[in-house]
Order: sequence, then structure tokens, then C-alpha cells
Amino acid sequence: MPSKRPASGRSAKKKDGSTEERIKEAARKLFTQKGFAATRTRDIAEEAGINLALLNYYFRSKQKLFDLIMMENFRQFIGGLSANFTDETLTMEEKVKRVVNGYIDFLTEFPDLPLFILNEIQGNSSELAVRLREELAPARQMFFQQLVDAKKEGRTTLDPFQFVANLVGLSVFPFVAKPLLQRVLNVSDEQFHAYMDERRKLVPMWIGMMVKGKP
Amino acid sequence: MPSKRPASGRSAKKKDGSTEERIKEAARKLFTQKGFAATRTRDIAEEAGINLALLNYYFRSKQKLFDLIMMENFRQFIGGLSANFTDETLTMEEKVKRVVNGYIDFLTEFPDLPLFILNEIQGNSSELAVRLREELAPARQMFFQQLVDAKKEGRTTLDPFQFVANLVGLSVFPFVAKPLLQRVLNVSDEQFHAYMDERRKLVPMWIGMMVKGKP
DNA sequence: ATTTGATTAAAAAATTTGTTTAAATCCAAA
DNA sequence: TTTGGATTTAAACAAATTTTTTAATCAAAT
Repeated sequence: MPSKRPASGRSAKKKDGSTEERIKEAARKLFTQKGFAATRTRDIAEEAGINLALLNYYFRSKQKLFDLIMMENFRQFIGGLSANFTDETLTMEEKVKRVVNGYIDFLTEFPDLPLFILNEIQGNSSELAVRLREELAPARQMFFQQLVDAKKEGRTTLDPFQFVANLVGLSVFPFVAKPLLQRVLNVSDEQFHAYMDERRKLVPMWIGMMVKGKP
Repeated sequence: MPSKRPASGRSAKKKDGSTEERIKEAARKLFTQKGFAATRTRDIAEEAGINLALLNYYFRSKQKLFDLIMMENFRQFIGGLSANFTDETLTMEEKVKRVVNGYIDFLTEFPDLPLFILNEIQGNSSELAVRLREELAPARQMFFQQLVDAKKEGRTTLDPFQFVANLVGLSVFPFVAKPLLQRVLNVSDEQFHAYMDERRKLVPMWIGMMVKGKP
């Protein structure tokens, strides 16, 4: 076994990035696309254009590599959320706007990330689950408080659970179901993108209507 | 190799259903729960309480068994949708009510089906994609017509794509994200069920608000 | 009673796949 | 230029898994 991780020295005789980085990117692509079990180390090596043994040389094992990728993906996924919701200076409406826009930006760039996350949370539970709650605890706390206040002042009757389910359902679900929606409704990639762009304004508006109550 | 598929004769010396059926049910459970790659034929055999060789005896291969299960799952998933949307006698509001209720019933019973379907559609494409469009073509046709009519009469400005994205997002997404929502918002299984029950009325109401336009 | 299909246990064969080894190559510093 | 460690490669290894085979048992139908 290699005594120590190779220094981040020079290398990268081929084209772009260091080989370590190329392996990570290839792994990220395949893991997020097909999950852990369905991804073979050989595929990662081929995608990265490197020798199979290099994968273990740099990352010790498939599992270690996967854990690394998963954690990075995960951090990115909830990063924006937490930041927006713990901002004291923002009104609820403003938060919603920012979260929706943030997700649409993010998911346009990494469309297969949410499905990956959802799969992992269902299957794995242990590792992810704990970190999930920890990292989102402050945001949840602040959000609940804000909703409770609004309820007291009679500005809404909407339960926090339903609120979150709707917010994330309306913003991230279209990306999760992108292939399905596109096929069933006969929508091109460009059209889909345009629809998502529309939703930057629509979703906050709809959420607003839901919050205000039943007419 | 077995020359012909065993007749569906009697047998079933153990407890319930024919062994063929028991294998299928075990396979359905594991495949939908963990996906193709992560499921071992040994696990299926054990879950079904039968000998490993029987799996190949009845279904030839893991892949064949999987394809069978997938198609059946898939049919069930879109069955209700199609039926409701092609019913000429129903108003749009009534359709929405029925689809939402249908999904909540269905997904309460088979919570991990949608994630399975979404994964398959993303990964596989070819086989599923074609059948998907074929089976839903009449429903789509009728639904579009109805929406176009409503637009003409000024009853709505909502695009069909956004309509469907919202409808399915609000009804099925909570189930897809169930583990995530439960952990982050600290919700028990019973509470979750209660929330979903609430949504039978809430979602149609929200959809109604969205259709009517922006206040 | 004989036959036939269903079922099991065990093992073997065949494949797939993660990991390791041993040797070659490369590069910067001595 | 030589040297030594980092990097890379081809090949093999080892373990897991799917599939096939063989032989034996059992239950029902002929």
C-alpha cells in the first residue's frame, strides 16, 4: 500500500487538471449519475482517462472516493439554503425569492444532484442523516420562529411542514423529474430551461398565495 | 437450461402465493428499494424463502426479472393518471382532485416507487421512454385541449408545463423526499401520514389558486 | 406405480469487479 | 548524470456474484 498520499506536486502530463482532480470529477459525474453500486471503478478510470490502479493509489478505495464525493455534493446542496434562512435581515418573502433563485441556478448547473441526494438519504441514513440535521438545525430554528410569529399575527395559517414541502417541491422537483416531464410533455432542453427561468418569479408568487391562505 | 417455463400449475407447498409470485414480490421489494445493481439474487431468494436456483429456473436471469418488475411498477404508476385525464365527463377541477387523491393513496402504500421510477427513467431512457409517451399520449392530448380552451375563455394563463410540474410536484414530491423532510423537520411517520392526508384538500385548492392567476 | 414437474442442496463454471503487485517511467534535485 | 521518490502502467489476484449443472427428493397427476 502507498505509505503516504502523493504530494499535490506538478504532474498532469496530459491535458487539464491534476490526475487527482480528474479522477474526482469523473467519479463525481458517474456516482451522481448512477449511484455507488452501479458505478464500476473501471468506468471511473476510463472516464478520467487514467489507469485503474491510480484510483486506489490516490483514494485508497472506491468507498473512500465515494464518501468524499458525497460529502462535497451534499455540502453544496444545502449550503445556499442554510445561509439564506439564517439571515436575520431578510423578510420571509425575500428568503423565498432567494432560495428559489438559488436552487434554480444551482440545479441548472448540476441537474442530477438532487436525485443522487435523495437516493443516498433513503438508502444510507446513518452518516448523512445526522449531518443533515446538524447543518440545517439553525436554519430550521429560525424559520420556525418566523412562521410562528406570522401565525400569531394572523398573516398565515400554513403549517411549516407544508410550507417547506411546497417550497422545495416547487423548486427542486421539476429538476428531479426533468427527464420524465420532458418526455411526457414533449419539451426540449431549451424550453425546459426557459420554463425554469419563468419559475423564478412564479414560484415565489405561488408560495405567497399559499401563505396568505384560502380564498 | 430449462426447456420451457414451468406451468403455473399448483404447487406452493409452503404458505402463501405460488413460488413464482413470491419471487416476484421479493424482487419487487428489493429492486424498488435498492435498485438493480445493489440487489443480489441471493437476497431475493432469501427474501422469497426459496432456493437460489429457482430464480433462474423461473426467470432465466436477474436482468429479465428486473425488466419484468420495472414494467409492472411503471404501469401501476401511470395507470391512474391516464384513466383520470382521459375521462371526458370530468371538469378540470375534479380531475385534479382525483389525481391528487389517487397519488396520495397509491404512494402511501408504495412509498419508494416514485424514486425508483425517476432513477430508471434517468438511467435507462430507451425502453421506458418510448412506452411512457405512448401510454400517456391520449391523456396529454385531452389535457392540453382542456387547458387551451380555458385559456381562450380567460379562465387561466397558466402554461400546461407549469401546471403539470406543479401538480405532480405537490403530490408526489413529498413522498420522494419523505426521509429528507422527516429528518430535517423532525416529523414522525404518523405525523407525515397526517400531513399527506391534509394535502388531499390543500393541493387541489392551491392548484386552483395557481390556475386562476396572480392576485 | 410410474411419470412428471417442482424444489433443494451442493458444487462448478463463468463473469464481474475491487484491490494489489511488480515493474517501468518520469521529473526534479543533488 | 545520477538518483530517489512520485507517478503510471500492465498484469495478476482475490473476492463476490450470477448462472449452470448434477443429483436427489417430494408431491401430485396419469
